[in-house]
Amino acid sequence: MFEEILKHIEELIQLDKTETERFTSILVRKKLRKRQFLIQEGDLVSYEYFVAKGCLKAYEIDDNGDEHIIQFAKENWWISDFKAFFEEGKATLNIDCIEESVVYGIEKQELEKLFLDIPKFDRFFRIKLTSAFVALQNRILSSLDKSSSERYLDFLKAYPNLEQRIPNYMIANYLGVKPESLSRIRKNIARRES
Amino acid sequence: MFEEILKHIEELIQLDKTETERFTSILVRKKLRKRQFLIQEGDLVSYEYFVAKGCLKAYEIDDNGDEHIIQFAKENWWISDFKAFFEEGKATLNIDCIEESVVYGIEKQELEKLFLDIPKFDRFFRIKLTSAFVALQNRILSSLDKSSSERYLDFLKAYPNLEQRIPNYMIANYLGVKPESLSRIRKNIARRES
DNA sequence: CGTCTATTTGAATGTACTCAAAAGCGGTGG
DNA sequence: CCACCGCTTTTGAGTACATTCAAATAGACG
Repeated sequence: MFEEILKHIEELIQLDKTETERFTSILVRKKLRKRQFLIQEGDLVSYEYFVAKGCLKAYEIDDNGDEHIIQFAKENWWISDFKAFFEEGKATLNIDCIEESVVYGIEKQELEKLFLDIPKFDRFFRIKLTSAFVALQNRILSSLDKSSSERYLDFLKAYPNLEQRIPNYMIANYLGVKPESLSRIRKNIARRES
Repeated sequence: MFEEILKHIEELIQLDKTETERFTSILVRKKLRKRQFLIQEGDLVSYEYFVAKGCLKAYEIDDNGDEHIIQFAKENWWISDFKAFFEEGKATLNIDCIEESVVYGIEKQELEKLFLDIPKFDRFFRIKLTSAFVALQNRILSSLDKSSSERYLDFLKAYPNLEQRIPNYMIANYLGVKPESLSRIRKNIARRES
């Protein structure tokens, strides 16, 4: 049942049996079908989610009604509208499923209690948050100094094998280019490789 | 001596006299002149810094030798090469002073001890890290859906009054455009306003 | 098989870029 | 105090790359 998430946690901290049980007791398992919303703009966000199976995307809808994908999440990634989650406010992001997925939700109040009871989790999430922060910094840097075809190649490295599970127009959106442009970028890369 | 940083801390958590003294005892005050490095690529990074006075920039140097500014920090901002700081590794970023500045450094081991002694600080830095994470997400989103002139206006809002203290070519660099382009952007905005 | 969606291709347009040069500004030394 | 120097910003002209719009092709799914 909880193998995936426990394995993920135990890469950073060690848990004994009691702690494991305490932790899994607050997890809420959720099965989602393709295109189903996990979070929709305006929702109160009281959960953050670990992806055990499947693939989701988080995106914003701008004033023109256009979507902008800020994050993909596949197995072993965490996802939520973190701004809303941490500030206990309403979502400005939408999160929905690219594939049928299974996630474990952790409720904010339960998480706070967990931090008090088992401070190791504080450490766990601080490390996770830190590496997420650093990853975002790198993403900004790569948008400053790289061409779109380099950024596409970076994406392939950062999300290995994910390109087979996600339609190109979503990848284009994530990279901030138009599907037509990504198509030409891919054509160029293929030509160079042959 | 420590008014600025204490005021900053006490916006989020309350400290009694003992805690205040415990905290200030680990701070290392540093005066820096204009253009002086706080962190240089390759340095071991064992401090993070609070800016009490002045203004600094953090930047990466790419393979072509070009600089890319990832962050400015003025009074009440925190700055470091956070990747290197948290992983106790070597800096990939450079940080230097745009103006003569005063910063308070906190050493990593001392900070870890502080977390154990006064868990409120854990909370403080978790909140700070979270809002920094959210700010980076917003910055990525704005690079996805906004024109460079909108991003320039966003910058003016995000760093109020800072544009008077930073040369335009650095702002251009931060925004990921050329100084010539920023000049034209500013001309357009001025024309629209008149 | 037909329909709907995704991807590719083409042609014209636009925005930011490069390179080059001129103008503006600030500080220093004569 | 002014002239000069170095650095920053602006302007101009030509170029490169992604975009828009439109249409054709390819794939996925009932």
